[in-house]
Amino acid sequence: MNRDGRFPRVLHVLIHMALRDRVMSSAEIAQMLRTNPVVVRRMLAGLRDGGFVETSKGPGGGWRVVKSLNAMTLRDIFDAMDRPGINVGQTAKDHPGCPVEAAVNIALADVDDAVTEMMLIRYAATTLADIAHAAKTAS
Amino acid sequence: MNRDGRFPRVLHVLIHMALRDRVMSSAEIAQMLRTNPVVVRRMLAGLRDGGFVETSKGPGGGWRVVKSLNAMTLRDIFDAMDRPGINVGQTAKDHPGCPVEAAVNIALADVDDAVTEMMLIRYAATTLADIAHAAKTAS
DNA sequence: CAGGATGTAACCCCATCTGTTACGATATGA
DNA sequence: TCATATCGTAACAGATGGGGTTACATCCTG
Repeated sequence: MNRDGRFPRVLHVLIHMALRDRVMSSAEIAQMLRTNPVVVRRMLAGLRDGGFVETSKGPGGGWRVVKSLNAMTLRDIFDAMDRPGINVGQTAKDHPGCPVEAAVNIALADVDDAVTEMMLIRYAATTLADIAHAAKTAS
Repeated sequence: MNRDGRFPRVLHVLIHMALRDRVMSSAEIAQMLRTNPVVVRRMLAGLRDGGFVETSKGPGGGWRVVKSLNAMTLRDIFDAMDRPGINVGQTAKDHPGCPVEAAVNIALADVDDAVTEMMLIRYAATTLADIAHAAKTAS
């Protein structure tokens, strides 16, 4: 299904960038993701706005992670990316005013809210350092 | 966002059909959803295969609900529709073998699994009768 | 000032959902 | 028998969104 693959790709590349701890160009990062530099700039734009990475132009420029892996949770990144691919808010609007339609929408929204909250809590409980550690011990 | 509006629409129309308790043609149902009869047949095909509704051809034919609202949970309908719009399994496949990518995928899959399980439990705990009752008391 | 890098717009390709038309299959009833 | 109503389904167009590519302006380094 995989409607949106940005979130895992950003996490993956962000950990590598932090571990190397040096400026990396979009072209370098694009090679790691097997894609195009423009795709990288688009994916990371939100992280720059959120203060997780910084960019510099000109020769020797590129992207650098400015927070430690301990200081970045999945929730932080998720929010900085405008919650990619989140799948809530399916509501019917065929008959505004129909009480049955409204009750369906409320019932589904209740579940969506609970599920989204749980997801965010679990995202907030996981740092990129946790994932980096899991990767190191697994290899 | 609203990637898939089928689930609420099917629930909405299913409750109305059960309350009327008579055969309704695709054209009639389409009017309720402000759409096309073919869209209705597509949306309800899974429910027929799942045994929640039956169809009959020819004049006077159409769709009829064959289970009581008490006997249909959101989970039943969700499964019969092949889980429309479910948003799990976002995994990166840029570097198979990269332990960081694998750790990211595992961490996200853990959350997805927990969240999906919670959603299904809550769907299973809600019957269409619950929603119909909520609609009646609200109006 | 030349070259390398980001920022971003403008496309294309692809998948999915929605809506529409068309047509075959089938059941009803005169 | 046969016209008609209805489902079942294929085929296609439109809208939306992610992903990829090209092009170009902007900016910084040396």
